[in-house]
Amino acid sequence: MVDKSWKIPEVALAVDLAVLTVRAGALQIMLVERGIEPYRGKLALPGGFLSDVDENLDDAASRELAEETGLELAGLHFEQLGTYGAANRDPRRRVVTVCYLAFVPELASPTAGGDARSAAWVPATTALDQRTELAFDHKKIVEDAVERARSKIEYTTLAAAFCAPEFTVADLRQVYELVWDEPLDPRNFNRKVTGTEGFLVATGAQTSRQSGRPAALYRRGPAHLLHPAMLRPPPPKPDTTRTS
Amino acid sequence: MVDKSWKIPEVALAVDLAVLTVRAGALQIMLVERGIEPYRGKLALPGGFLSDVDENLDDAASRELAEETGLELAGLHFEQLGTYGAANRDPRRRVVTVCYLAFVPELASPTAGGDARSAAWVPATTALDQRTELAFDHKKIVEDAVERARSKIEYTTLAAAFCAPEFTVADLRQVYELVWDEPLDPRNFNRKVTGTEGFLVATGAQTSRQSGRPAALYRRGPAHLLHPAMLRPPPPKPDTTRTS
DNA sequence: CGTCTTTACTGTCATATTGACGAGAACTGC
DNA sequence: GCAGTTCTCGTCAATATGACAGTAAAGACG
Repeated sequence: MVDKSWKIPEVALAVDLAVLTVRAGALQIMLVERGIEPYRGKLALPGGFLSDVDENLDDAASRELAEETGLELAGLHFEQLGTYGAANRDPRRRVVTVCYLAFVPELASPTAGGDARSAAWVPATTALDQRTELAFDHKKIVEDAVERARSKIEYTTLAAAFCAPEFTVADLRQVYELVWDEPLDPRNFNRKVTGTEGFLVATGAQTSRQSGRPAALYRRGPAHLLHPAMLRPPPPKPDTTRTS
Repeated sequence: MVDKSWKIPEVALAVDLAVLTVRAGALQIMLVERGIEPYRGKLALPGGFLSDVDENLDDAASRELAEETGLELAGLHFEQLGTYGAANRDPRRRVVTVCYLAFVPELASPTAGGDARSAAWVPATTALDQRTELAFDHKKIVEDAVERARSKIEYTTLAAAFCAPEFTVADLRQVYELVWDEPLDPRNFNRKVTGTEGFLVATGAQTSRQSGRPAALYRRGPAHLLHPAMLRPPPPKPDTTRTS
């Protein structure tokens, strides 16, 4: 099975980050413009190789994101999205990348650094557009990230991770509407989220707006799972559905 | 940022498999007894290093499983479970492992081979028992695999992947009961699965049993997602739930 | 053959959740 | 005050669920 001359093959290990936010009325993803070859000048997910052979994957993810975009992951939600390791995904050599998915609220703008020439929020629709070219297999990764976000907010309270620490029900509803790209009924949405124990904690405060009745402000509650789930409006045809 | 003497660090990349089945009235997982150091003689998930630096991850997973247990993944459901890469998880050196999760029906028994001294189905409860020692961080991986299976059959039709090509509603119900370790009402279960379009396709045939009315036989239908989900009976206390 | 036992299946009813709206409440600007 | 806006509560029918009664179809047994 294993001949005597065989040695454990080694591969270059990278981490990439799909950092999503909701801002300016759209689901957006953090992309950088690559400052080095290959794919120099192309848009790509922030990420890079382990700094040394003993760096933990999570640490590498935080470090790369901070280096290339200035964003800090501390305290924010992030999770593994998947590992992409097709043999030919990097023209230079074999590279396997562990990709992380993060949901962040609309915060400070990014600052480019590291191997990135620039870093910016890009609407997900733009990133996924046929005409947009992304480095490596990053378009596929972005697709997976968006799909994961869409399904994750169905059965978890993570949509609130896109909101500022204090937010209104309308803010939260807008997150759902923009991530799913589906309009939701404000009244039914209100009933659902306020009726789900542990989703929202009322602060007592109210927003002051330029017009319209002030809205109550909420903070994220302790619940992480939504039970029963928030149902995404079914697509026109109840076709045969697909699994991850 | 990157000094001139820096080189891309390389790590040993492994794939492991968490292969689950339902047999003998229990959820079981395929484990091998390690034939080589480290952890020689201990139980572990089947898996191993890439055979060469250009092997695809999925191919490596199929190959390792076939080598160590004789099972063929072709045509069966398998998906990435996650990547485990804590710096100290292997005492020898840095090893990052991409773990796959597979659901297989009760089929041929395994045959040991490769670096495995023996291969066998082990009840999940045994594998997770405090007194059972598994190699590396494999106990954590098994926990994740079982939890993933439990939640996956809630909103997908994957429970049917544990059944033979033709099965009865009672067979399918038993899968749910054993994976969740919760009794389900046969009548309500029947209504749910037969009422979900695309889950089951009646073959017209019937089982012949030693006693009791014969049951209708079904095949897996085209649907992959369950909508609405099959709800797991809530645990005693509707506590604050957790996200992945 | 009948009845008994066993397992499969159909049906009913109260309750909970959802989708679709009506309508009132609370602000700003004029 | 009045119009415009937006938030929030309420109603009602449709659907899904949990609990449980009762019928159907086989083999076993006398």
